[in-house]
Amino acid sequence: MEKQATIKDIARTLKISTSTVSRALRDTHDVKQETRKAVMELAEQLNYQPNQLALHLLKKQTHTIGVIVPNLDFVISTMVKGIDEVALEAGYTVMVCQSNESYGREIVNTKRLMDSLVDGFIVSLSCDTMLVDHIKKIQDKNKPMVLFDRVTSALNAPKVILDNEEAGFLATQHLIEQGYKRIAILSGPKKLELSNNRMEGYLKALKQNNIKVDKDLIVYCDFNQDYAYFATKELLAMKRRPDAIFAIADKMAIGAMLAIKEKKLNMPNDIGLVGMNNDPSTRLVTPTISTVEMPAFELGKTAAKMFIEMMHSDKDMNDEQIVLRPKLIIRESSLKIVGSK
Amino acid sequence: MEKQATIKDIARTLKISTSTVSRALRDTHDVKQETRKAVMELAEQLNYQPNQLALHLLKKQTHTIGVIVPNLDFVISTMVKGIDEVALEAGYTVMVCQSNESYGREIVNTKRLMDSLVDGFIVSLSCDTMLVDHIKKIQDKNKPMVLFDRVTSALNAPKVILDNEEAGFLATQHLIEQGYKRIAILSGPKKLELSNNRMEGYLKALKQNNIKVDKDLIVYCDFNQDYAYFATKELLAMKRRPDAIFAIADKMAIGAMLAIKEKKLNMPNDIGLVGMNNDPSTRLVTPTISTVEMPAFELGKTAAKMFIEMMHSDKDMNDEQIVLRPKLIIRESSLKIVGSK
DNA sequence: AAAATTGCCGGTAACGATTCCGGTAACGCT
DNA sequence: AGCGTTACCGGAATCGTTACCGGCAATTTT
Repeated sequence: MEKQATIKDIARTLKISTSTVSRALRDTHDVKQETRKAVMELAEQLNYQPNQLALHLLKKQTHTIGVIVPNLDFVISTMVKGIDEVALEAGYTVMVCQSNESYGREIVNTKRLMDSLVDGFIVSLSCDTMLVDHIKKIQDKNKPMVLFDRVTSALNAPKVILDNEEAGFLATQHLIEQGYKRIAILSGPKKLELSNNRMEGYLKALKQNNIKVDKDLIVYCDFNQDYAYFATKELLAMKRRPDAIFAIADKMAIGAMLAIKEKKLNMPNDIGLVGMNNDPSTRLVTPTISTVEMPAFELGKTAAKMFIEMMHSDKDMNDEQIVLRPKLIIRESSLKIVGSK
Repeated sequence: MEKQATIKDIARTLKISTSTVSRALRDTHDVKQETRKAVMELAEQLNYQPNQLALHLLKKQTHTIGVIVPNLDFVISTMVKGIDEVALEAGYTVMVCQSNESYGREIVNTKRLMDSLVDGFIVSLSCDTMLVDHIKKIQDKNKPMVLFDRVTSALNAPKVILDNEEAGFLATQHLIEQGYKRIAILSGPKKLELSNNRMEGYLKALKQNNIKVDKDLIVYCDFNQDYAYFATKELLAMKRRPDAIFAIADKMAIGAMLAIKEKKLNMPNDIGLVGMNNDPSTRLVTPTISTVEMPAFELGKTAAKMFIEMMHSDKDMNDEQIVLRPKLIIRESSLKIVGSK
């Protein structure tokens, strides 16, 4: 309707200076009770709201956090919820930008947000990201930044991640305990450290159980259902096909499941399957799919807390790294020996 | 590393005024080629980026759209992607805030964004929202706003929605054609117009086929899986239980499915089921669930386009309403008569 | 009674950029 | 020579707010 009232309007009608109004509105010091009251009342009446834009310029901060995520699937949007919660509490607003797993898009988004719009970043890398110069630019401009979930050792920054090696180990060890011998892994893009780490866990479990690694059982695959479906079809067409599959993300496990069903193979008897992330759909499908839970909400909260701490302290936190623990969830797709844990 | 260079820095080192620098940087008019070149080169060298904060204050706009959504499930995040795409194209950045289906949270988010942070809003209401005063405040401040998906007639604003009555009609008509007689509806909260509209479609289909409405078959239910699960259990425990269920959202259809499976009833023979939204999980479960597709991405894009138009034009668009058409997707859960369309 | 303290307030600069207005110098024309 | 035009540039205001400094009057201290 009408224009937003400013501090000047109050000053003018009350015939006092803007500085006094400003002080009355917050200081409480150096202002007569009477004046203060008058100012407060008029402010109320005019529905005065301080102009944040002016404050941003003055204080050189916006109390806004830029959150860059590869997409907004169930797990990531849960993380974002965690970030949101902590940020709101601390008085920050969150800007979420999806890079759609695209390197170029990630760069554009970063640039957009960087130009004085946000105070800092909380970032999870896209699959597609190979160079991290655009992220380094953030650090060059001295803006605090925390990496979470999909991180890279190419960047010296505080990180919040899952113990991915442990996750890979848990899943594989479980399959071994269930008596599976030829365990394939549907891994993610090699660029993604997270997928390499999960694979290391896989390899570690094999080694601990004296199982020889078969390179043919290691498949690198895009982080999506369709790709995993086709990759699994190929795996199942092998002469000596695997008798279990560990997919490093539930999306891929779903793709694998579809391929397995198409081949009329029975889970868990003919073939075992374990995914990762505890996506809700893994509980819904038949058979239900075993998975490794990642504490997504907690991870988001932790990342945001770290960011806030970084904002408020001056010490160098680039070496800090918080590692959360995964949890194995056993369901029908891999539970061959009933009664075993 | 070092401070961001400003226009003053350029002016000082070149010993010219800031106004000249400013003009050199964009006007191209009224500035000597030589000076202009020097400015450009120095700007490049110092990696000068205009301070957006200052511009925002001056121009009184931020080129930012506040998007308020109840949550970020699959459908909504698809809509957000659509918004994002159009907004980015038009030079706008998007701030997404989840209200978590909470009225209070919605108010807080709106307030946060309103205080000069965003140029306008694209809003989908939370389930919980009954009063819309906080939204009216947006309009009072003359900020453009577009409602989408979950709208309310209590607000006079441009709207982009699905034809929900048609959706309800399509689903119900399909069940009738498949021979189901006692068709129950799992509807949403009464506050939500969208759920009422879907119900109207349901009623219309019954009427057109001369089926008497049985009030016991109409269940109002929260927009989530658990609630639907319990509601369905009650429905199935009735003396004359329904032989089909139309759930007005796939989340609820999943809940219904779980209850049906628990009772060892067979879909589609013992009971039919149709959901709505075409959530990916409806394709994954056994049996696959029929659903009504909503063009979520398109809907998001349309809302954003409308917003941009509203920003750029002065005419009153509050009466505009764009209605997108739903599409029935028939799957196993309701396909009794094979070969029928 | 003079000095110091306190309470209260206003003026001004600053944040970084744009824009309007006015001014100066050079040049051309009559 | 005088005037008008053009090309180029600088000053100042502006956006809304806060912070610093200084000033004045009233009150207290010495």
